[in-house]
Order: sequence, then structure tokens, then C-alpha cells
Amino acid sequence: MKEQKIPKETIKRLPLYYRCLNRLVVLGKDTLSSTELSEYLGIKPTQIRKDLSYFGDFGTRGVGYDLRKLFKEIESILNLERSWNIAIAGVSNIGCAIMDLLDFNHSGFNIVAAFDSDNRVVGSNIYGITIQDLDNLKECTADEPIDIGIIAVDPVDAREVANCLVDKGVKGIVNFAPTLLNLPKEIEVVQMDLTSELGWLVFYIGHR
Amino acid sequence: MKEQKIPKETIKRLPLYYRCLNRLVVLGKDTLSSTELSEYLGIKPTQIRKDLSYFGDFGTRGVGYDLRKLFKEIESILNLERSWNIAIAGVSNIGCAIMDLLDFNHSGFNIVAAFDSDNRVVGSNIYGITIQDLDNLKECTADEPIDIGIIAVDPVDAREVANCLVDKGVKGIVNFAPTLLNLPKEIEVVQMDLTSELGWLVFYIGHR
DNA sequence: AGCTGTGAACGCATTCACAGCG
DNA sequence: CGCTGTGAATGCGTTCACAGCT
Repeated sequence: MKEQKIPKETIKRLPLYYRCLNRLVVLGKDTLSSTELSEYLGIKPTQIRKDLSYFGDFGTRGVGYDLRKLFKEIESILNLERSWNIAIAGVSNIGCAIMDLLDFNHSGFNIVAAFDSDNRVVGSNIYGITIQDLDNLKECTADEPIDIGIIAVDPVDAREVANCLVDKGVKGIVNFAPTLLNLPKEIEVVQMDLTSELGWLVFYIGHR
Repeated sequence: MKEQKIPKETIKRLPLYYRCLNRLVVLGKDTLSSTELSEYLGIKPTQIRKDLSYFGDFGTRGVGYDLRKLFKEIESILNLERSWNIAIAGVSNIGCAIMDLLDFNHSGFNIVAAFDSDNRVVGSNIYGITIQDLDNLKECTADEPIDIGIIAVDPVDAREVANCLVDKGVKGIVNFAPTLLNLPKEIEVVQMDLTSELGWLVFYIGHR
């Protein structure tokens, strides 16, 4: 293992490795070569080996990787040994879908609070979570610290909501609103944006 | 304008420019500098100018860009002058949220068909679309050609559904299932995957 | 022989510095 | 003087070729 700068792209691939390994562990497999993994993921074997090599020498030459061990390694690298608390702002369609998603494949991400501005849903219960008024986001005191905020509110409200979430101590945000958030740079932001993905998709579809 | 290879990353930014310009046009603005645009989007002015320069000389030196004209140019580059027909496979939570999203900001993407395997929803009507049985996907004949498929079904079914969609003539697919699709390489695929985004997010959150 | 680990080469994308024009 | 357009330089990520174990 080297003390190098690790490419962001490498980090983005780790969760793919992680999920695939998880499935294979469940299936009871116990050794895996980079070539094999590459077939499952559509990522070149050399790429996989280089990615892993940033973090250590996990494989054995001539053999491959011990599946379970590699899984544990990646779990530890990604900080997925512990669980993470998530708050969701906005529980109309998308927000609700996310709650379902995270609730269903309980993958170390726990929804601990949910907010909405619509009076009709405030106070109701979705997947065991009582929806709070979005206006209370500033004041509310969570029993547990919130690590990550997910923004699924109207674009015009996204920036303010993001600031509130940061005030409440979140370290990362997933933003489904097509809005630039102006946050301190130590806050990690993931932008998820279907319409803009569709935009570049049709560029390529049209140019053939 | 040059006959060069255009970076994929450039294409991915165009929809961001497009949406921002759209908003500004609505506000009645008429001239825009790259620096100004950069403040809205968090993208460096030189980056914006280089991106645009791949497609032509849209600005005037000393002045900036004619907002409306630039908007039209990008619209044309992205093939957003025409509208695009979309079919959705899977209308439980995520699928439904997508229908709402595209229906709401009617942005040239029309949902023309929707499928689900759940008998309880087949035949029902969501946002004016009658849900068809997913098993009929192969046989069904759409009145209009389908350009893009959105996959929001169970991961284990995703590959088969994708193949059916391609048989029906879609040129591009947005896949919300964490599954590698094995499709002919002329089919453009966008992978959307919240759990894996959360995965790399916590890597960075944990390493501070 | 088979598969991993890695420096070196390559290719792609961003940034810089400045020329070109209004 | 201000802002765009662009070749050249830099930086980042992927691929290659092969050394190193088993």
C-alpha cells in the first residue's frame, strides 16, 4: 500500500465492488479473481486491481482474492461497518420512494427523521417515521445525531433546507433538487438529477 | 468551431447550462457572461467557455453571450427541440416518483407507456397513463415509437426488462436497478444508484 | 501456469495565459 | 478595458507491460 492520492473515481467504484461482493458472499463463494469480478461489473480487471492496490495488498498472486476478507476490507474502507443516520427533507413522491428504498434494503443507512411542508402529511407516519413540519427543522432536536441529509424538496427551497441541515450537523447531503447549494466546502454533496441525465442521454441518442 | 472529439464531461454539463439559461430567459435577462453563469452553477468560467467553444463561437468578445440565442443553440445541440417518448418499467415508489417528476416539469420528455408486474396496479391509471402488465412488454404495440426506457423494477428482473425494451426499439435506458445490463453497445445507458452514491459519500465523511 | 501488484506510458479533461475582437 | 476563444501546459485517471509470488 502506498501513501498516494486516491482518485475520486476509484472511490466511486468501491461501492459497486462492495455490493457485488456482498451478493457473492451470500451465495457462498469464497475465492474471486479480478477477471471474474470484472465480468459481473463491466469494469476492466486491471482497473479493479489498481483500485484495490491503493488500499493494500488484499489478493494472493496466482490465486485471487479471499472473497469474505476482501468484502470486509472494503466495508472498512468505506466506513460501512457502522450505520449512518439520515434525515429526509420532503416526502412527496421522491422522498417517499427513497424512504422505501432505504427501509427495504436495510444497508446501514437508517432514516431517523423526515420533514415536509405539506400540512396534510405532517404528523402522519411513513415506514415508522413521524413526519415533522419542515419549518421545525431548525428548532427540532433529534435524539440521535444526523449524519446525512437528503433533499427532496422544491428547487426554490433546496438551498435554505440545505443550510438548516448543515446547522443541524450533517456532514453530507444528497440533493435531488436541481439547485446549486452554497455550502462550506467540508460538506460533501451528491447531486442526483434525472432531467439532466436525460439531457445528455438524448444528445448521444440523437447523434448516431 | 473545430472538428474535435468532444469530452463526455462537456456533454454532461450542457444540460446544466441549458436549465440555467432557461430560467434566466424566463426572468427576461438578455445578456450573460461566462463569469455570471459560473456563479449560478459553480463551474469555472474558463470551463464554460471551452465547453461552448467545441460547438461554435456563440459569444461576442467584450460583451458576453446573447442569452436567448445561446439557449437555442444548446437546445439544438442536445436535441431538445423535439420531444422524446419514454416508457417506464416498474411503477412502485421510484417509478411513480419519476412519472410525477416528468409530468410536472413537462420538459420535452413524455411518458407514453408504463408497465408493472403487480396485478393490483395493472389497469389502473397514473397521471393519465394506463399501467400495462409487464409480461406484455414484449407483445404490446405502442402507438408511438418509444425512444427511452426507464427501469425501476426489481434488480433481478432488470436485465430481462432491458432486453425487452431494446427489442421494442429504445435507443437509451435509464436504469435505477443496481444491475449491469448487457446490451448492444449502441444503446446508451445511464445508471442511477442512490445506495452506491451514499457509499462513497460516507467514505469522504468518515475520512476527515 | 495463473493471477496480483505497480511503475511507466498514454489519453482525456481542466486550467492557464494570452491573442483576438468589440 | 472587458470578455470570448484557444493552443499549450498541467493534472488526473486508465491502460499497459511486466515483475513478483504461489
